[in-house]
Order: sequence, then structure tokens, then C-alpha cells
Amino acid sequence: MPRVLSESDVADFRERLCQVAEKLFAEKGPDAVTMRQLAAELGVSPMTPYRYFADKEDILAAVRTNGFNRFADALEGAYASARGVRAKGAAVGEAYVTFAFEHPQTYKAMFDLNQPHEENYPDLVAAALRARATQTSYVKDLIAEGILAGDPEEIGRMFWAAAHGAVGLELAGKLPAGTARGLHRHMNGALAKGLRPGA
Amino acid sequence: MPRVLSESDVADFRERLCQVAEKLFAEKGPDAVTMRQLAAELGVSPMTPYRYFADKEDILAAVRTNGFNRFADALEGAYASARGVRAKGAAVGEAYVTFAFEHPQTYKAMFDLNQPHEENYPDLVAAALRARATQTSYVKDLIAEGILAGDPEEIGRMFWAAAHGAVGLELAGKLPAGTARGLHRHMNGALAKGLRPGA
DNA sequence: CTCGCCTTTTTACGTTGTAAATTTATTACG
DNA sequence: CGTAATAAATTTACAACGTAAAAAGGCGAG
Repeated sequence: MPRVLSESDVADFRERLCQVAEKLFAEKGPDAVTMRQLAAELGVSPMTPYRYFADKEDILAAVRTNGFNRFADALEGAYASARGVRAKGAAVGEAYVTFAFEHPQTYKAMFDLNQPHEENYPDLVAAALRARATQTSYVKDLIAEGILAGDPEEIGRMFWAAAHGAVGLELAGKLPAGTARGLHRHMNGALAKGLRPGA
Repeated sequence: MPRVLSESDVADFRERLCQVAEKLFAEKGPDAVTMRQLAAELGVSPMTPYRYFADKEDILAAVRTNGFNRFADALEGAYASARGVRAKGAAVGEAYVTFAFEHPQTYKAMFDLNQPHEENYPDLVAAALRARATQTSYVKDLIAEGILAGDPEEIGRMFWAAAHGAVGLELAGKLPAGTARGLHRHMNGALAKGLRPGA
């Protein structure tokens, strides 16, 4: 028991707890993420996490922040590794859907959960913005190339809403399993056609 | 206190409890819907509801069923009162968004909540199917008129996902407040263009 | 009237998030 | 080198949750 907690001690503990929380979240669902369960997995008493997080809400915010950052990593990776504007757009879209189905609980935590005071978690806001940046940047490319026409912000939101809608419906069990990806591709195709300069 | 409970007594109590649950849901959010709170509002003891519902899950299923039925009412009303295929399509879309923002908690309960054993609630399934029927029927009209081309099931899902995506993002606070409706209209326009027979 | 049954309430248990008090371990100082 | 101060961790405790089990209350049949 170190007398005083160095900054990295705190950061370490926070990170370890986040990993455990994400694992529990993914494996047993949100109801399994309890203070006592987290503490047990870490081998500490149930009150120890309160030295490192304000409350459970704070833990959730940290998990969501991590989620957004990993999501942003995936989108940025897809954007960077594809060649050509169209390919970049397609790759980012695919990466979006892939991430959502590889980490469905994280995705839900990120997008379904309307955390009441998100503005109190600046890291969370920053991570969410980072994830969105890639999505809007490929839209700008497409407009610059004359493939799409319109306001990049709004068109970006259209593709986002299309992806989120398809993913959300499948995650909620409203679509036949496995159909969201194809649906998303077809929506992107139709949207792209409908947003062509001449249309 | 009637000695034996007639079928309508049971139905009455179930309905009254549902109303209270929906009110609590809408006014104080999902966390305020507790057995004790429901009982208090009804003026009965916390265990009384268990005579009329298997458990809390069962209550939630009933609330969602009501939600889907009122949602279906709204969509069917819009479909019936508009003149012309295009107008019907637009009216149903508007009604979708309107319902979602008039009853955001109900909407979330209906579509975000992945209730584990939905198949055990046949009324719920029926109500959900009824709500979807209107959405697919106007798409069939549009295809029959030669305004759209493609598989009606899939095109129906596209418009659904577009609406759900726009609504879901705004309900989750991811879009500037009040922008989902316009976004949805523009998505519908772009999708319709992209799905025209010649495209 | 009384017995038995159906409805309702009371009581109780295990679990949750977390506040408050207590214990433990380390460091600074006489 | 003890010893007091202090930060970290644990223990204990509480209110609220869903609900099982036991107790109580009220009506119809004999």
C-alpha cells in the first residue's frame, strides 16, 4: 500500500478497472457491471474504486470514452489504408459496421446511452468528436471530387444516420440477423446516387 | 374487494397499471418505474401487481405492446388520411418522426430495449408487426406506381433504418436538437432519387 | 355461523450504489 | 528509532430495488 498515489498509479488503476468493466460489459451484459463485481475481479474491496472514480457514472463515462477512441482508431485505420476517395468512403462505412458488430455492447453504450451530463466529461466529448471527424472528412473528399453535391455536414449526418439506423435495428433484433451490413451497403449506394451532382 | 377476479377486472387493473407505468416512464425516465412507485401511484401494496403480471419484465412487455399499437395507430392514420402515393409515403414518414419525439421514452422502450425473450409475448410481436405493416405497404404502392424500383422488403427497411437512425441519433443527443426531422426528409428525398427505376 | 379459498398485505432476503466510520500502512519528524 | 500524522483501503451500514414466503383479510358455499 503506497502511502501516496502517484499520477501513474491512478492512471494505471483506472485503466485496469476500465478493462475489467469492458470485459464484463461485453461478456455478461450491462447488468453484470456492478461495483462489487468490478472490485472482485480486481481483487480489491468494493469501495476501493471510489478512490479513482467519482461514482459509477464516472466509470461508465470512462468506458464510453475508451470505446469512442477505439472506434475512432478503426475508422481512421480504414480511411488511411484505402486508396481513392470512393474506396475510402466504402472502407470507413464497412469499418463502422464491423466495429458495431464486433463490440455490440460497447456500441450500445456509446450511442444508445444518453448520459445526462456528458459535458462534464471533456475526454468523452473529445473522443466522440474524433470518431465523427473521419466520417465527415471522407464526405468532404467525395464532394471535392464532384461525386456528391451538398452540405458536407448534412451529408455526413445522412451516412451516419443510415449506418446507425441499420446497425441499431439489427442490434435490437428488429432485422433478420446478419442483414444490417448488406442493408447498409445498399443504403449507401442509393444515397450516393440520390446525392450525385446532377440528381 | 371482489372475492373472485373477473376477466375484465384483471384487464382493467393491467390497463391502469400500464397507464401509470407509461406516465412514470415519460415523466421521470425508466429508472423511476419501480414496483413500489407503480404500486404507490395505484394506491395498492407493492406486491399486488404480481397478481396481474408475472414480473417486471412482463409489465415492460405490456407497456411496449401498448407503445407499438399506438405507434401503429399513428402510422395507419397518416397513411389513410393522405391522398396519393407520394403523399402517403411522406405522411407516414412524418408521423414516424412525430411519434418518436412526442413519446421519446416510449420510442426508446420499443426500439432500443432488446428484451431477451420477446417471443414469449405474442401480443408484443403482433403489435410490432402491425406497426411495420404500414411502412412496407406504402413502399409497395410506390413500387407499383413505378416511382421506386427494387425489393419492397429491402426498400422498406432502408426507409425504416433512415428514420430510426435520424431519430435515434437525436434522441441520444448526437445531433443538434431539432435537426432529425429535416435530416430525415432529406434522407428520404435522396433515397427516393437513388432508388428510381432508371437510376 | 363457519369453513375454505382467493386476494391483498406484511414481512423478509439478497443485491445494488455509496456514505460514514474504522483499520492499515507509510512517511515525516522529534 | 520510535511515534504521531496522514493517505489508502476496508469494513460496516443504509436506503431502495425485485420478489419469495408467510400472514391477514374478506367473500361464497355448506
